[in-house]
Amino acid sequence: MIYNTLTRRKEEFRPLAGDTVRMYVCGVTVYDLSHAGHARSAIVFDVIRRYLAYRGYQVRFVKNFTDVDDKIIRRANEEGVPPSLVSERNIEEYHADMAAIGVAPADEEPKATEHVPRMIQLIQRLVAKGVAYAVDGDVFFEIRKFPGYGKLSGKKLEDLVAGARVEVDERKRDPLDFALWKASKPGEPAWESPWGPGRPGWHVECSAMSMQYLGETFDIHGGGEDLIFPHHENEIAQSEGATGRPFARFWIHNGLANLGAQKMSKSLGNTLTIKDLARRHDPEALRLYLLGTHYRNPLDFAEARIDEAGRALERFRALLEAADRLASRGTPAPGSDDGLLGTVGSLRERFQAAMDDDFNAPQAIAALFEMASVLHAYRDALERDERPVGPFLLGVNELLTLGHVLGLFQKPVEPAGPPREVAERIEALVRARDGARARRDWRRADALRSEIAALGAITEDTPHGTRWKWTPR
RNA sequence: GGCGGCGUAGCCAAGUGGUUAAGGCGGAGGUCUGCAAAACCUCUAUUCAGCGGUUCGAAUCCGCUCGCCGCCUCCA
Repeated sequence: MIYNTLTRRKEEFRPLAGDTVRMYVCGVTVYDLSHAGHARSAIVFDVIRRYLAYRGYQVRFVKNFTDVDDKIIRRANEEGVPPSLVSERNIEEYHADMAAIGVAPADEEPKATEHVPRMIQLIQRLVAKGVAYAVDGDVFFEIRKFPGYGKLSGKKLEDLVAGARVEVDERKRDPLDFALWKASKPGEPAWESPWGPGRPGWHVECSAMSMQYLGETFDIHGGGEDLIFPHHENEIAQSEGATGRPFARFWIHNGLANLGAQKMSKSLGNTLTIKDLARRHDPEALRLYLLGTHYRNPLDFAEARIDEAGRALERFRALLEAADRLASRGTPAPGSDDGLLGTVGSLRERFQAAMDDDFNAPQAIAALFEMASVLHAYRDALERDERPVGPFLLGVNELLTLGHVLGLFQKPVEPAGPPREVAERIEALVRARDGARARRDWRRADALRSEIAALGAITEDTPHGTRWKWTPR
């Protein structure tokens, strides 16, 4: 079941063609660095894509870059560089940001500037059908000619006109008509067209590129809920106006991350860029935090919550590390698992049921936490040699698999360690402390523990020896 | 003004007509430990902004009130 903005209901999801899911998500306009809200959207659709793949679908995923628009041009003028430099730089930054937060690249990441001929074709089709008109080198879409206008956003034309605060271009036949093609002013990027030199309007790029890569009708179109109107509404009008066929079947919109609680920064906009977040926090903690709120709900972004999520992550990581260590100690061996795998199996079903119900990641994560609990309990018994190791390894593997579906546990379990010399010193101190402990010289042992702590590590004594963890301040 | 959403424990956050209201963080107690750490166990909302109503039964449906937010303009 997926909530479809178009129908305002959860609907059973079936792809149009067999096992292939074709999905398009509106990417970013690359005039600046991406921020927390972009991260949320990217992670939400990354998880949707991963889950569909986990469910056995072949997902064809397209995410665009808007690399020509007013803001890019303005930024370029401010910096005194060509617009392409601004957009290329920010596309690189975007790729780096996505890699940093574990978002996999889309199968196709088309740029608007590389698809202008397609857009011109689409506009020509609309003009030929009589639903678009050219004035002085601009081309507008005539919304009154598209009966379904407003069906996605639930807006009535009369209300829109009444409340319109847009400055009205009197060349438009209706104030709501929107630009498909803009005649370019001197110094702006321009492409030749039947209407003279110009550049595409914002909305038309997504229609042209989505249909080029996915066909005239495809399964899922996504984006932030701020895009519902007018962007997505206009995409529907253009696409269906041209093809006469349904455009996207399911519309998925993520709730916005507002920084309301976070007072807007001193000078310019708030500085919660992905770059800053990735530098200050564990990216997986960020992901766990963001997925802890259902994707359609608004999220009040708070950095302290990311650190909380980081503490919760430790419980998973301890398990993965334990499995790594224990893997060498035995293979799946017969013996009672005390119901472990049965419990793990039913938790996996809960995970799936949650994700099947409109990608309820918070509930899916709850199942994962419970899975971690039973695995840890089993591990406790195992460390006392009361249980075979096989079931534990299988259970952790299940946890790992489901975590991957949410894009968690992507990094190697090896956490960043201290520099070699420090590690060697710590090792030496740990050995010395073990010696002291063997002599039951507690005072000496505690003194050594303090020294180890001063170097930035915490000791953990177990039945199988002392371990230490690097916990840099 | 129009359209839409939200208000659940100290904090974050699921649940949207019917067994004990998920889960996380924090907190309290316990087990383990030389002491710790980590982990595990138990506890931490007789109650879901407030007031009415519908119903055998409501956090979940309806109405009103209070508070907060989004979109209607570029925006993930």
